[in-house]
Amino acid sequence: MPRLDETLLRDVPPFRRLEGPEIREILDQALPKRFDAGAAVFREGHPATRFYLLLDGTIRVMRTSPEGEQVTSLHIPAGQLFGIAAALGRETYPATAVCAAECLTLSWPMSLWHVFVARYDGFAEEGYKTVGVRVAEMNQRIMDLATQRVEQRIASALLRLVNQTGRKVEGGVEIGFPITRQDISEMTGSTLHTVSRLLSRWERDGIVASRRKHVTVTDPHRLLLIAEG
Amino acid sequence: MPRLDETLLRDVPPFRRLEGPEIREILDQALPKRFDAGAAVFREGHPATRFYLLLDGTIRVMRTSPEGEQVTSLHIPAGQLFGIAAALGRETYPATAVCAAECLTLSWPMSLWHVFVARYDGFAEEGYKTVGVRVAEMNQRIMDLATQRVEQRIASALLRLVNQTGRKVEGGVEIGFPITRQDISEMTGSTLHTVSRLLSRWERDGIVASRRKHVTVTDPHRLLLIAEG
DNA sequence: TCCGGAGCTTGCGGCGGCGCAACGTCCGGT
DNA sequence: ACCGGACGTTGCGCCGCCGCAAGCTCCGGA
Repeated sequence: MPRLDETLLRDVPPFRRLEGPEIREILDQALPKRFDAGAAVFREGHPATRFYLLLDGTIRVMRTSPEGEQVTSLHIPAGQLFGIAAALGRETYPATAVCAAECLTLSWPMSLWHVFVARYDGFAEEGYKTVGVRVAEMNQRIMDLATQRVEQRIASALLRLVNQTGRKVEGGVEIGFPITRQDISEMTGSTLHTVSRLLSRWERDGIVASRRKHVTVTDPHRLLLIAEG
Repeated sequence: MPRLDETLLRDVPPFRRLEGPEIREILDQALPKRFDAGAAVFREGHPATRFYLLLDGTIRVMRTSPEGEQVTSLHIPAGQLFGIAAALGRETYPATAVCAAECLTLSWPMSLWHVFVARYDGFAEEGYKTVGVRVAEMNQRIMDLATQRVEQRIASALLRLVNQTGRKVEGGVEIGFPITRQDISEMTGSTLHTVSRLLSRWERDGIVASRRKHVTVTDPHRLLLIAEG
C-alpha cells in the first residue's frame, strides 16, 4: 500500500498546527476507505470502534425513530472529524452516518483518540470545538422545530446546506450532493409532499431551481427573508 | 468564610474517584453561591468565565429565538456539572441557565477546567460523559419534535421530568420543582393552551394531578402508553 | 429500445393544534 | 382583608400541514 500523501491533512483544522513528521505519524496509522453513495459508515448503537475524518463527500447523520421514521440530525462537510464518540465519553455511536454522495474517509482506532489528544498540540481543542459546533447546530434545530413553521424550516435547511456544501453554478449556488425531497423532509420534520409543493412554488417565484436530486438556490436573499418569516 | 464540607462532593459523579486531599483542594478553590428561583446563573452569548456544579435545585437551560420566543433545551438535576463551555471549545455560553427553583451551586474559573482535566483521575471522562448525555438528550428532542405529535411530546416531557427530579408523594410521583403550563409548552414546542387542555383531560382520566405550579403523575404507565402513541 | 422503479407533482379532504377571547382561581403584598 | 397580578381553563373558528390518491418524468439496466 502506498503511503498517504501529507497534503491530505495539511489544511484540515484538527491537524493544522502540526508539523510534517507528526502528520506522517498520524497518516501511517490511518485507514483510508471509499464508500458508495447511500452506504453507512457506522450505525446507531453499534460499538464505537473507530473515529473518522471525511476527506471528500458529505455525511448525513441520521437516527431512526421507534416507529421506523428517519430523522436527519445534521450534515457533515468534507474536512471534518466525525464518529468521535470518545469525545462524548460514549462506547457506542449515537447516530448512523450515511454517505450522501461518494465519500472518502480516513479512520483510526478509537483508542488513539486519547493518544492524539495528549500528544498533538491543538488536536484536543479542535476536536472539542467540533463537538461544540455540532451542539450549537443541534440547539438551533431544536429552536427551529419548536418555533418555526415548515416553510421557514425548509428555507433555513436549504440555506444551511448551500453554505456548508454549495458550489457556484450559472444562475446560483447548488447544493453539493444529491438530495431528494424525501431527504429534505427528513431534515425538517415534514413530508415529501409539502417539500415538493414549496419547491414548486419557489421555482415559479424564481427563488430556487431544481432537477431530480439537484437543488440550486438562485435567490438566496429572498430565501433568507422566508427563513426569517 | 468557613471551609466547605467535603461530603458535598463525595457522591457527585465528576469527583467520585477522588480522595480526601484532592477534594479538599478542589473545594478550596470553589465559589459557593445561592440563587433565587427564576434567577439566571449565566446568559446565552456571554463570556464563559466560570463552570458550575449544581448542589441543589434544578436548572432550566433556555434559548431565546430572534422573535423573542423562549425554548427550553433541557433540565439539569442536582449533582451535575453545567456551564462547561470549555468542554465544547467555546468562549461563550451557548444557552441561558435559569433556576427553576432555589439553587445552590459551586463554581470555578473556566481556566481551571483544563487543570482539573489534566490533574484529577476520571474528571475528564465524567465531564465528557456529561456532554455525551446532553447531546443524546438533544438528539432525542430533535427526534420527538420531528416525528411525534404534541400530545406524545408533552407526555414524554412529563415522564422525563419525573424520572430526573421526581419525588414520591401520596398517590404518585411529583415533579421536583415548580412548573407552569407555559414552562411545559416551552419544553415541547407547543402553547400553554394546548398543555392546559391536555392536563385537564389527563386529570379527568386519572393519569395526572396538578395544582398551580405542581404536577404529579399518578399513572406513569398510561402516560407512557400515550408517549409511545 | 423498452421496461420498471425511483423520484417528483398536484388536487382534495380532514384535522390537530394554534390564536383569540373571556372568565375563573389562587397567592402574595401592604 | 383586600386587591392586583400571575396562573389556569375552556369554547370557538381557522388554517397549515398531512395523508391519500393518481399520474407524470426521468434514468438505468437488460
